Amino acid sequence: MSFKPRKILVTSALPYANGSLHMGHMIEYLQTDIWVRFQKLRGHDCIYVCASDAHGTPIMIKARELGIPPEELAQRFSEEFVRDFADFGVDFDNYHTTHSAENEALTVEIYNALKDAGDIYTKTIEQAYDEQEGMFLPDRFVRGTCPFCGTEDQYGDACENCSKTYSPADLIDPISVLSGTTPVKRNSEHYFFKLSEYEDKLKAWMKSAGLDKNVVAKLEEWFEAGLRDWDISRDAPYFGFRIPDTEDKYFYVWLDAPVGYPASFKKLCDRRGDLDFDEYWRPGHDTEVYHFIGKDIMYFHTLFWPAVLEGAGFRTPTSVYVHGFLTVNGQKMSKSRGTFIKARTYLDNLDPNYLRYYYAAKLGPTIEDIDLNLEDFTARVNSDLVGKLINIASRCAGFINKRFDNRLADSLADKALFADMANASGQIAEHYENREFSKAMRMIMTLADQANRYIDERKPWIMAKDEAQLRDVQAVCTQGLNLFRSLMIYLAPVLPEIAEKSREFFAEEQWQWSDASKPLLGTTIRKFQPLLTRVEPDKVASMVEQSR
RNA sequence: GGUGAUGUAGCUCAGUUGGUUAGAGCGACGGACUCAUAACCCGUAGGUCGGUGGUUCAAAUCCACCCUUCACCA
Repeated sequence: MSFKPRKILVTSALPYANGSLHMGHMIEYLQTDIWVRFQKLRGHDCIYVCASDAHGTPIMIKARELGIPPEELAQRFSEEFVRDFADFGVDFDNYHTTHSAENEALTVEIYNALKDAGDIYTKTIEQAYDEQEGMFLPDRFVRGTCPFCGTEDQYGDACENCSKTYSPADLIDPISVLSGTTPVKRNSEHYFFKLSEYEDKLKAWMKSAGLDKNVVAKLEEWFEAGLRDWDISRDAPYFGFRIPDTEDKYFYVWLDAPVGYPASFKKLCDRRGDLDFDEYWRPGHDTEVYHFIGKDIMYFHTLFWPAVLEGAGFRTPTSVYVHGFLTVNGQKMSKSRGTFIKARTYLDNLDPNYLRYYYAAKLGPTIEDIDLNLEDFTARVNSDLVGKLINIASRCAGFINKRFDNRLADSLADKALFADMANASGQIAEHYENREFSKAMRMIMTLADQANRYIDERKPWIMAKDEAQLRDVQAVCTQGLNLFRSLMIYLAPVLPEIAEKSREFFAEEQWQWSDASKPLLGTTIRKFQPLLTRVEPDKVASMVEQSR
């Protein structure tokens, strides 16, 4: 029975480089990072890539307002993202940008392949045009009165009041949000991708991808409505890649954004030299590719993207894992309530480990939203992590450190109890694999309860008063510390930093998943240092205050 | 508006194909302990499972309608 490592490539959605990361974004990066760390801990070849999404009208406009080139705006946010990710312990194998040579080359290659396959055609469409700014306006850049219910100042695509959808031309008294002038209608030639031709292939892919049932339901809904061809071009001025053989047409940002996945991987291949790009991105290999995304961008990842890959002769994703949104204290994040919390504001006040654990304790494989209840967050983290988990080490370490010269006993006091811990390995791993993090956390905490109960029953602090029972004290504390050690290995994907410190406490070189099933005996450990301090409610309050 | 989801103890959540007194963790309350970052251990209380009606011997679980919250409509 030889272990054959899986070759897995994982991505998180590319953050759009025109604003800071917030707590909602972090669900995705932490969920993905935990899953990737789990795969690595299990010994698989797992690669995690991401990039900044640098193109499109919003970035172009924002850069113009700031009086800087769009490249620079994207670059600034990219640097901010990299710092935020690093400080939250999100460990990419490569982080790139869509405004890169690799991405342009791949995007053009894909476009040409689609064109050669006859999947690209042009059509003239009518669009809102701002004469003063000299540019076509995306729907969101036109505002006016809703033609259905009469609500004023609505976006050009849908009414926030009656939620009907329409086009900017339908708005009453439309104005451009850029210049405040009335847009005119103007014709322009656009490039379309024949998505409609891919219905059968997409349905086949959907069946093979093992998607969440809610995702399948959504896809079937879209199939039922009928697939429309996709407009993949935008007119100049636009910040993006120019379409070959055109003067003033650019690829729509949503075409080159997902190409950022293989492009970032390509960059990693160039850097490392031991990876074969084609093995992961061309059909016919047993590698696995997973995209973690939020439910808002399902359309792009479960329809456009697989179809584009298929048409261009690339492999399709093994699966797409979709998560829900974040609510804070049961409601949508809100600036005025102080619950629109930026990643950096969190980091300025609180330890990232708290959030990693809290999200893990609530995440499952479905597209359901998860709630960050700040009081629950404080209570849960303090109780689970400090009160029960770390407490196991804290209450045993003193005896080993002071009474036994840091030496662990040569055998366990209760082999059966340790066997329970070891036997949980398979099920916990299965939960991680299936993204049932909340179930994994519950199992781990139940085991932590068992460990605390065991120590309570054996009462080493009483035995320690009797010289004749000192051996038992050492054995019981060795048992307790071993239970803690196994739990920390199980939690290493979620709490990598605390797992590191714990590993150093045990004076071990490295940990693998399977080490959780093998006790550490007869070795010398280090002096115990506090691994985590409690969440201070004051800090939570000041974080909220700073978010207002 | 259409479509899909969601609503279970104070809080956060589990509840497989309908089947005995609806579960967990946290919190609250009471007790015990003192090794531990006032942590840990034992115990108690707490729910007309969003509402109404229906199917059934039996419904949190199936059906209909309504209400809450949310997402998507390229």
